[in-house]
Amino acid sequence: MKDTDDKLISRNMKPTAMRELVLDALLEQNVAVSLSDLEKKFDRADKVTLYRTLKTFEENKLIHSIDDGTGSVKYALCAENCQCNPHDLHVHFFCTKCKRTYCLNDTPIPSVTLPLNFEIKTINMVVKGTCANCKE
Amino acid sequence: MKDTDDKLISRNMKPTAMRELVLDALLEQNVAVSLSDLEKKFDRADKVTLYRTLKTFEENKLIHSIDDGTGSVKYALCAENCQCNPHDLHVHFFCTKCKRTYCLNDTPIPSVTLPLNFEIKTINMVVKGTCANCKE
DNA sequence: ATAACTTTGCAACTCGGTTGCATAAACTTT
DNA sequence: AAAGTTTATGCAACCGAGTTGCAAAGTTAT
Ligand SMILES: [Mn+2]
Ligand SMILES: [Mn+2]
Ligand SMILES: [Zn+2]
Ligand SMILES: [Zn+2]
Repeated sequence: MKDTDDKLISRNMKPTAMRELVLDALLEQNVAVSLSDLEKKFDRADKVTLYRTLKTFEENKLIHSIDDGTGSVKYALCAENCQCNPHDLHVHFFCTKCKRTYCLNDTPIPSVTLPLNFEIKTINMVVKGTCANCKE
Repeated sequence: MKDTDDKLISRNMKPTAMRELVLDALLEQNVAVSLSDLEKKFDRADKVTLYRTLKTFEENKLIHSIDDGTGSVKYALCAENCQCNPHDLHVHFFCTKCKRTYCLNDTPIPSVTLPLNFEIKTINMVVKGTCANCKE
């Protein structure tokens, strides 16, 4: 029984072939991936199946989605025991050179004081610039 | 000579009828508006013209665009002497009840420490929750 | 083996944004 | 004022990301 199977089962998903492939792809990346990235990687797989795989992963908190402002949503693995609560939130970084989107897992989102009677539920914070790989 | 004309001229745009209408619409709002908001408001106007009007406004730094994660870009007036530099950046707030997007002009984006060799160029920070109007 | 449920594949569609191109309007030059 | 040049507008058509419906294939339970 594969390692990925355990991960899927522990998050209450059946370990189908497609799901293993996608999870493997996510595991071997250190950056977030989009649906179209996956389409390119698995050119035999159907877009909708990949789409629904990602949705299923997200619903079951195996991955979280990132809106980095590029127009295509990115996905990245959640930490082992992540429940996608506010305190699990972290900053994301989009490199304008290599177009890669990083989870800055060790960079929690700084707190912000809002105007009176505004109540915060969640925050999306995306820093843009150049990543370490692209430095000069 | 209208007030809006001055604004347009001072930002190097010719004060056409269309531009005056759109600028008026932006001035009378205290929340950010999307292209489709404008389409609804001016149902006789062409979508592309509105689109290009917003683009022109943005290029000339009369307005700035906001990606609030809803899938449709919002626009709001810049402050009088705004040059859209990093220090002009502020937090935006999206109310999940009324779906309105606010400029929190008095809430600068808090600074964030990045991993080694990551260089920041700009930041997008969108807080989601309920606004003062929607408070219980 | 049959029935019930889940996953996958294909087609088709929505929606926001964008481009090309022709017309109309506004300035410039003679 | 007429002709030429630039700029703005309107319409059609397109694009990519995301999404839905539905039928076929695969799985699990009875
Ligand atoms: Mn992340
Ligand atoms: Mn703003
Ligand atoms: Zn990079
Ligand atoms: Zn509200």
